[in-house]
Amino acid sequence: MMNQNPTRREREKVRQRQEMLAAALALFSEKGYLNVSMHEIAAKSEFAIGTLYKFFSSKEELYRALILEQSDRFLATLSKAIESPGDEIAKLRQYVKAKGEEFRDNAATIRLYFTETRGASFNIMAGLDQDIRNRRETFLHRIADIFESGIHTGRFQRIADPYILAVVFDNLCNSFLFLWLENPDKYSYPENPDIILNILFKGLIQP
Amino acid sequence: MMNQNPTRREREKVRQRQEMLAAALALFSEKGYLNVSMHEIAAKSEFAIGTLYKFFSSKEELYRALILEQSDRFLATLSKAIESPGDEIAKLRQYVKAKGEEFRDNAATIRLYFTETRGASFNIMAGLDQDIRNRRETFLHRIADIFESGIHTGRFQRIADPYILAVVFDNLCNSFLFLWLENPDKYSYPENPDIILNILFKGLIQP
Amino acid sequence: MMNQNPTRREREKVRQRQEMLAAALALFSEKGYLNVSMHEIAAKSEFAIGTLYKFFSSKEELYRALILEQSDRFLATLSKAIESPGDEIAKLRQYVKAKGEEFRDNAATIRLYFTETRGASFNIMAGLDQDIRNRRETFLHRIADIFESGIHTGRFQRIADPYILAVVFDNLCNSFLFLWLENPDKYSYPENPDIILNILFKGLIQP
Amino acid sequence: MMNQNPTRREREKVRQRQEMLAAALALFSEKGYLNVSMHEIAAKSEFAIGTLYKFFSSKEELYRALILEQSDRFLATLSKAIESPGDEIAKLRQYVKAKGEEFRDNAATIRLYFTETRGASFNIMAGLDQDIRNRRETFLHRIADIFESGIHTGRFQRIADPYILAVVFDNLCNSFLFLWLENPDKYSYPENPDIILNILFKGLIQP
DNA sequence: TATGAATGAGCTTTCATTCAT
DNA sequence: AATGAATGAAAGCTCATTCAT
Repeated sequence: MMNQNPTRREREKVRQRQEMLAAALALFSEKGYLNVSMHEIAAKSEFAIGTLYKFFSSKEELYRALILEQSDRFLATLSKAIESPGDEIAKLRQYVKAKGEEFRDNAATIRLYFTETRGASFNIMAGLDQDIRNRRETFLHRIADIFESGIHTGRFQRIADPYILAVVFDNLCNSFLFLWLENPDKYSYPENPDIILNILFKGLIQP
Repeated sequence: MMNQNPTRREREKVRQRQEMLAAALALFSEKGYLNVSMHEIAAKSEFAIGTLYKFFSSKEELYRALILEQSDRFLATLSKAIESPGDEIAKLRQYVKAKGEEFRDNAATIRLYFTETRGASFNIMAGLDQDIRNRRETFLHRIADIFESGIHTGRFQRIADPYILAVVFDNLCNSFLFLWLENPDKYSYPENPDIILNILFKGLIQP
Repeated sequence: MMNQNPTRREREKVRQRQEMLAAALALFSEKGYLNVSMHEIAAKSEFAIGTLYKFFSSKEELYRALILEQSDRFLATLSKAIESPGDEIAKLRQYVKAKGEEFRDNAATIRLYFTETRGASFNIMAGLDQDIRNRRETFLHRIADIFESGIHTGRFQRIADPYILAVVFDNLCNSFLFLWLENPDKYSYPENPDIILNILFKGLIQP
Repeated sequence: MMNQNPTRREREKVRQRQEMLAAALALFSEKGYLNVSMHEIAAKSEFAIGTLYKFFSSKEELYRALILEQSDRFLATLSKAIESPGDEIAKLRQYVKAKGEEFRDNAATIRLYFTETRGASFNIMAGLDQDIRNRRETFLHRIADIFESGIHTGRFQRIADPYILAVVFDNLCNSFLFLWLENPDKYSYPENPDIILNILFKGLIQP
């Protein structure tokens, strides 16, 4: 009874914070960082502007928090996928599937995330892009490890450096996912990971 | 005499316009659309602000003109590459090479271009992204034709739909080019197109 | 029992009020009225902001109460000094001494007080300056009475109207005290009242 | 003709600047620095807010410029007075007269000036008060030189250190001037400098 | 025709004050 | 009775755009 009271407050705070971030996410992904005003975010999340500033001391901090939290969530989900049991191919298949689901379920977030990883918003905010690129690179090395291991076990050929394979593989996924994002009716990617894996696994030229 | 005068005027106008666009390009790619003011562009190009507005009726129009012209130039260069003589593989090799040279020589432009194609600054400007994506799609179909032709002549296997192969191939190039842009010392892409082609041509898994 | 409880409450209230005023005094004299927030005062005095508003219905009222109480205390101290036994010269000497001690012991308060009497923050708050000037004027008349009396008893010459003498005398003290406040190492005013009195007593020009 | 055009522009600029400063002076002296908004100053001087910012890059800079220019003008006027021909007494008389005229003609400016010299606005603006105090001190030393000289020539007695005499003398003037400022009907100071000089010259106590 | 001084809408942020708990 | 979360008016400042010269 006595320690549930603070907990309720806490939970309430977390909920409010999430509502603010959700409103910010919707607006930023729709209009871009500099075209969104703090007043808009306050209005959309139905808080007073002062309340918004109680949670985030500046617009920049709000954006940073949003990007970092989403990117962590995104990478955590993908990490879990490549830790799934099975051989290297199974892991890659799981990864493709998980990434597809992320794109399908969090398109706005994903757009924002790519804004930051693709030098796109360059220089909007000192350091943020580096932070996120570093996280991405760390993550890419984990995929590289899968290729490394696959090469060791003889499952894969060493057609390129494992890190490069990881980058290529990841961007291969992105190619399909953007195709699908832009034309969801025509491309049904997220349902069939093997379309992607095949391209990587089979050579275009008969050996 | 009477119709050479307007011609000289015309040429002068074109030159001025290009100086303005060049200044804008430098500033936009350095600082991003919203962090650049019309006054800065006027100052950098050494025209009065009023003169700038004589050429471009708004900041948005200036940006649109810049992006569209650069993207046209970029795609024209790549188009020329795939029209080079030779078989399908030679065309692809030329394409990889030309794209690499573009990245090397026009990094700023390229960044700006990808800002627009990668949904990065998405919706900074209504319609612009669609315009550019349409052009890109038209262009991708020309690459798809190469794969189609390669499949017909038996040089390539039909491991996927030709348009998808085109998208994958193009993004594969981008992967390498961004690797190189971010880390020019470590990755020496533009010099050796075959590294990229090999990945597409050889399968990761021994058949 | 029943009327001691409210009394204790009363005393508690007075103590709280004084803590609030003390915190406010420290902050106002350090940073100026408009650079101090009610939250700061609440935090420094360790009360909730709501509690602060229970005691003072607005920031303005809090400031007014502070200034008025401090000015009353200040003038009460000086009044006591000029009521000390002795002739007019002794009274003036006591006054100089008491004022010096006030400056030494309550520099922050004094600064704030002079902010109000010296038109300094003029009109930050309608009416407050008049209130305080009135009190000061009343007090100056009490000093004027000393000069009046001194002239009557033949101790002083009527070199000017007694009220004017009072004003001059008081400002003379202030001159020294500010010299000392700004440069405590060089000027040791509060210790020797006669330096000041001499200037008033001896003419600059040999008669 | 060709070099009058820029001159007219220049003159126009100076006039605008002065109108802005005049509006700011009126508002600052009426309401205090922090109670005046840049919009108010713009409105009162009948310029757009952007135009105001073209002349003064921040509110602080505007205030600083105002105070510094006024204080320079004020001290320059007083300097000229003490450079007038005549013996030390004549110089002091000129000083008293000049200061009285300044108070009469520029009461608002004077109030603002004293805000800064009397620690009143303390800490509103880092450095500004020091700047002005330094100028005042430099100036006081020039008055001290007059007393020094008067003592040397035997006109004055050494009843105190010349710098202290200067401070006392200056504050003596201020006493009268503030009396007059607050009660112009009763006190007719600026017309008769000798009332002030007499107090300093004649001792209160018959020698 | 080219200029750049002038404009003012709109941005981020602060803080006195209220009121449900 | 005491609390402090929530409010929103209002501040300083920027910059796309206009228009008299």
